[in-house]
Amino acid sequence: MKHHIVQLLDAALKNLPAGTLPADVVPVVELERTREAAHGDFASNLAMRLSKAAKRNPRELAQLIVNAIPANQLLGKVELAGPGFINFHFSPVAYAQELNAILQQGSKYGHADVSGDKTVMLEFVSANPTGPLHVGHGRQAALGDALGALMKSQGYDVTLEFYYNDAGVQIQNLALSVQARTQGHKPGDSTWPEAAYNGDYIADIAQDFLAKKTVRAMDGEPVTASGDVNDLESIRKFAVTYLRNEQDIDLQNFGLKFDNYYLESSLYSSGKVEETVKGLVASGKTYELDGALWLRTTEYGDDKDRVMRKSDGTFTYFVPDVAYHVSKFQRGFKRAINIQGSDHHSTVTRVRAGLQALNIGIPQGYPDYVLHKMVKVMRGGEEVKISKRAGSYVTVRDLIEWVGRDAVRFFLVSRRGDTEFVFDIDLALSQSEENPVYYVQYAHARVCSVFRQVPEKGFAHDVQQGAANVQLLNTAHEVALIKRLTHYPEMLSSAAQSLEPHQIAHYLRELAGDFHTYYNAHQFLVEDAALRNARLNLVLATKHVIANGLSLLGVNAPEKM
RNA sequence: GCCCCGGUAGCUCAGUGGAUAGAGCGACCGCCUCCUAAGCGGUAGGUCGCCGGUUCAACUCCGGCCCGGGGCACCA
Repeated sequence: MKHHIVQLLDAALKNLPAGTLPADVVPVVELERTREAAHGDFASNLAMRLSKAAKRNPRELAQLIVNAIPANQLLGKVELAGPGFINFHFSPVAYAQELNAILQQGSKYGHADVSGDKTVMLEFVSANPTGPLHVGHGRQAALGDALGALMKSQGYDVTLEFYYNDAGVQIQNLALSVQARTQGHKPGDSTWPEAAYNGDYIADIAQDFLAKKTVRAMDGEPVTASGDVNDLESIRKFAVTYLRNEQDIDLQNFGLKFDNYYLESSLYSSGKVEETVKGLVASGKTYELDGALWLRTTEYGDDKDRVMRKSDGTFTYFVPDVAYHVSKFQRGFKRAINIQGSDHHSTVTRVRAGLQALNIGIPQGYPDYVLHKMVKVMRGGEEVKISKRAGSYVTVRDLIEWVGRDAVRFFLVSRRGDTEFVFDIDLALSQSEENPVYYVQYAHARVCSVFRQVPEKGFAHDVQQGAANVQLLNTAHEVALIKRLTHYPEMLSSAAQSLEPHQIAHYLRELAGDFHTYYNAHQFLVEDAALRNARLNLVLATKHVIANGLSLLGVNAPEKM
């Protein structure tokens, strides 16, 4: 609909009296949604932008433009207002068309098909298999899953990937921690290794290891513990598999399914790390110093060069990370988006520098990063810092147990990623009757309830799709609701483009508000069949859009509450 | 010291150049004989961190400063 008006404005500019605008002026039409109903549906600032070039005052120019706009059945009033805005009001025909589009397209309404390369790799969570998923991972899970669904709705071909850092020092620490537990040492003992993980889960793993249990992760072979406390390799494999399985369980409870799991260790075993190092050396962007191999990352905006291979012969973390991103590119993903905590911010420059230094056609700025801030969990007015389960942080499992999956997902996705997030357990839980998740879900359930009562009240139980007479939907409440519904496609498009799924949550809150207001102000199941049909069409469209939006967020749309 | 991100109502946050800055929570006052009160209506609450600049127009863009968070390893 927006596109339509832009076309009309373009046409109007061509229709202006000769000489109104200097020939060298190339006007860019800007159109935006209005905040106030009195200002119509869309407003353009065109006249104010062009007034200087046209040497006319903005209102005068606006009037000339208004006069030149071709007649169109989708347009109602077009008027100039304020300092020179041109306000566009849609006609009832336009509203009827859009309402019918919602009813006909159902769960496809608002979906689009972007042009260009549609392949996107979305990587998120990517937790080390050294402990349970914590609340920060939960934020990534909620943001990532919603962003993936959102981008899919706009026509992208999205692959969700989880990268396991299963090689390196932290895994060694995990193995040593479990070993120490199998030998009877406990956190706090003088014999307890300083770098060890302290959570209770380490004791659980140790116990199962000694019991020679078998575990398996979703995508892997079963691993049976040897039970030998001196067999560090068996302990390592068992512990990693055990924790990957725990994470799988958490993700499943979160309702999140990845398309692929990529293991850091495979980058070594497949030779990709060596290959990447060779490529970087061949590029001439490396040098040896103090027994280490360095990459000239300063040539790509870093403030100092970085070590690739330490003097002990092992690689630093970012080398396999570069190799990993090469693999993303080589697997055909022309676009990659990584969702990570802002504490990983320093790796951004390094990874991009490595990819550029390789000079193999990877675009600058690859990959995209969505960095999110930390989550603080509050309960009873105090920060919850300690989880018995994890040792030092609140886990995803804790959160879901406390407030339920829908609330966790909705809350965590409802804020922009780059704000620090305060998760108020009391708000999500004890005041659940008044929190936004239920508010939105309730709107959906209410519509369902209305439709259940159509036959109970003795009315014909059909809504004649496409037969909505929007002329009858003329109260302020109805107009506001229709307008909100027609915003949905633009909102999705904007949210996908800016990688901001929180826009969906905010939109749904507002849509639900419009609906609840309408519900309280007017009866839908009225005797007048035409009016009843019109209203039922409207609330059915509302139900579709709420269900659509919630499904993108991975939140249920209940028929009853 | 350097880099990134925040600072908007008592609290949690929307608002990436437009018209009178919004929502939820909290506070206060009303509304169930009525399609679900998990709801609705209303009141109160603001120096959009501070100072300059750009612009017809700045919470929004630019510069400087203040406060908060994160990062500045031959850790991952």
